[in-house]
Parts: sequence; structure tokens; C-alpha cells
Amino acid sequence: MKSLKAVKGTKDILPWESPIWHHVESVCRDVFSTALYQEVRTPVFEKTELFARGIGEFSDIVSKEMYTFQDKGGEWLTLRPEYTASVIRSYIQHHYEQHSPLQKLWYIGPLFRQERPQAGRLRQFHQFGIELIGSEYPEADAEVIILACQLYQKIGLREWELHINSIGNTKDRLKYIQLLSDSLKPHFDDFCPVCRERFDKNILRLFDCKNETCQGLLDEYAPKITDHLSPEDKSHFDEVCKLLDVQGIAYTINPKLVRGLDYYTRTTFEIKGKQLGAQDALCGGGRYDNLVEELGGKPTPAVGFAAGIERLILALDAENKSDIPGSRPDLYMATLDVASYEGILKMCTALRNQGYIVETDLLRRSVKAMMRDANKKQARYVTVIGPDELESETLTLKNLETGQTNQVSWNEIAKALEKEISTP
RNA sequence: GUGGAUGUAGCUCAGUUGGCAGAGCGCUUGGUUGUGGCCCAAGUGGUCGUGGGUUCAAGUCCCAUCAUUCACCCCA
Repeated sequence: MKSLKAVKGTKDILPWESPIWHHVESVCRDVFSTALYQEVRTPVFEKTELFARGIGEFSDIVSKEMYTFQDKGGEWLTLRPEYTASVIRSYIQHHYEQHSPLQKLWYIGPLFRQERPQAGRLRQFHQFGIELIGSEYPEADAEVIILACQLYQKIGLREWELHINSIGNTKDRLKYIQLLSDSLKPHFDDFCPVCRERFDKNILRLFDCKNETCQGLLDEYAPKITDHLSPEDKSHFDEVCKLLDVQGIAYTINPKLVRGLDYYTRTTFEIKGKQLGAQDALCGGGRYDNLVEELGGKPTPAVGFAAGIERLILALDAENKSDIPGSRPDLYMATLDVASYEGILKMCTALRNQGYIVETDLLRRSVKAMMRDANKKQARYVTVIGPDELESETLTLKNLETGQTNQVSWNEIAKALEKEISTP
């Protein structure tokens, strides 16, 4: 039989890689829960229509990257390609607003997009993020951005930068798009073929082009969206910036930052990792004041972000910070024979019940092999159990770091470990 | 979907003008009975991605194919 492999664009999180994942998850939990955000877990698949309506039918994600299938009842379903639509669906369906006018939510889990895999881009990938639903005020935008920054700080990542922008409300944006089109039209022929194609389809995406000529033309001829905001949007954006200043967070106002999803309004932001290659967006988000209504709820303002975990781990890796030690045994119980194993089995389980990490030998190995194993696993203490120990109901605790040994009786083992371990 | 690079041991990689398949790390065992690390020794481990072709002979040259990877695109 041909050996089976994980499908293209998917990855196993291997046993020895899980500590860094646990670390990321626990920092998320810490940061979000101390701001009183609650975790929401939504199903991995939804009706296809949800994403078509939420993300935008003509976006790349919906039009060519979704894992969509028909179930046996003939219903069209899709593995979620992003989180926000699902969370908003749940918000509307279960009337979250009846519990409290402001919902502070966070999530973490896998997403699916059928793209060509590359560094920092997988077909099954993982994101965490938050959605803050119900507040239209700049304090909400600022809190979301600050939480994102706090998270990267707490996780220990050094090299990242925050870019923010405001793309205003939908009506003013249409006016701006017209202005942009008019200003750039005289130079149409100088743009790259990709940009020329985008000209009519979605002219805002010209800003994402990596071609230097195009960027030069934009710098010279494109009006800045931040100069064409309504007074309300402008003061909203100014207040967001001010709050970031108050918090002491460094940022770059980047008028070229237009996010790809259709639902954004006003504030958009992105955190870039400097260690990463082409896929350098660690975290992206912004305000989406129309989405709840578009998905069938009451008009409700909202703001949030999503962050890629694989990219974060790549970035930590590049800074040599992804090596999080796994757990090490407090006690390694080396048994010489089956009778010894029988003798200490209950003691071992009792210690584990008390929270001690205890390793035993299940391979009937030699003492030398068990000692090597204990050392490799960085056990704090080792004890070798044989006929003598069974007879006397005592054991010798050996501290693997110092080499010191200590005789204790079986019923004092927990006390001995506690004393030794709590005073390192 | 488009372009480039790369496929040899569990991992990282050598392998000359075609001539017996290699190293380091890892893993296992041993170095006098029941005490680790360091050191020493032995052992384990590969359908050279796959299928064709050229040749007395192919890991090496040619063709095809698959996979991986980087970049475009898009996005986290």
C-alpha cells in the first residue's frame, strides 16, 4: 500500500511542537480574559451562503478559495474560511445583545482556504482573534488594537510594527474611489498589467501592488483616503490615534492600507512581522459597522481582528523564541522488576493525583537505560525500586541535578517531594 | 491558476569525469550484578520521490510524473 500523507497544505502539530502552541493559547486566554472577553466556539462548517454574504461574493476567498461541498441532504456547506461571519451569525442567532449591549468575544481555531501553500500560508491554518460588538466609539477600536499589541508583547515577539488607516464609511468611500479613478486615469498605461486589470474591478487594491513603478505612481498621483474622510470619520480616526498615543503604542498611519474583505468600514489595521517573508501580516482587523445588518441582524457597530498562529510561530522561530520547554517529571520511578512495579503503582497514581508529574518505565528496561531516560527527560528526582525497597517500604530519592540522595519512607514521599520542589 | 528551486537514513546534509550507499545528529545496547549526564565501543537505520530511457554499469545523464518549497495572486 502506498503510504498515506497529510493532504497538501495541511500539517501535523507534532508532539514536540505542541509546547509552543500551548504557550500561544495560554497567552491568548490570559490577555483576553483579563479584559473580560469571553470565548465563543462556532462550528467548523456553515451554510455556504453565510460566507458569500458576509465576506463578499466576488472576493477571492469566496469565489475561488473555499472548501464547499453538498451534504447528503443536498445542502451547500463550506468549511469556514474566516471567523467573523460565523461569530456574527452566532451573535444574531442567539440574541447576544439581550445579555448585554456590548459583547466582547474571542475565538481560536482552524480555518480552511484552498490556496497554493507557501511560507506562512496553509490550507488548514489557525487563527485567534476578537470581535467587539456593540460600540461605535473610537475607544472600542483602540481597545481592540491595544489588545492585539499587548498579546504580541506578552508572547515575547520583538520585531513587529503596527499600521493603521481609516477607509471611512461606505458612501464617502465610493466618492473617494471615483476621485482616485479620475486622478489615476491619465496614467493608466503606466501601471502594470495586474493593476490595469484591477482598475475597474477594485481600484483600491492597486495600493497592494508590490511593483515599484506602480507604487511610485500612487505616491505621486493618488489622493490619500485619509484626506477625504467625512468630518465624523476623521474625528473618529483622530481619537483612535490619540488613544494609541496615550497608551504609548507606536504606529504608522498608512493610507495605502486597504483590507481585502468587503465588510470593513472606518478603522483598518495590520500588524506586520519583520522576520517573515512574503506573508508578513501577523494580524489584521478593523471596524465593520454594516456586517451585522447585512447578515440579518439589527444595525450594530463592531470591530475586531484576526491573527494567524502559524505565522506567529514562524516569527517567534526567527527570533529563537519558539523553544518552549515541555513538562519534565518531578519524579522518575525506575522499577527493577514487575513485582516492584506492582508495589509502587498505587503510590505513583496517588502522586499524580496530587499534581506531581511522575514517570514510570513501561519497557522493562535496565537501570542504566532508565537512568539515561530520566536524565534525557530532565526528571528532578529519580528513585530505583527493587526488592529492598519493597521490603523496607522506603526509597532513595536522588536529585538528578546535584546527585544528592535522601532516604524517605513511602508514606512521606509526597511531603519530601513537596519540600524539595518548593524550595529549589 | 502562473513562474523558479529542491527531492539520498527518523533529522540536517555529503556523494568527484557515471564504477560496491556515506557522515554528523538521533535511537538501541554495552563499558562487571541496583544508579544518569561526559567519554568510548558496537548496533539500528535508505525501493537514492516514482515510472520510463541511454549505458557493460545510473544517486549521478535524458524524458515524464508526483511531492515539497519559495515567489506571484490573495490573505492571517
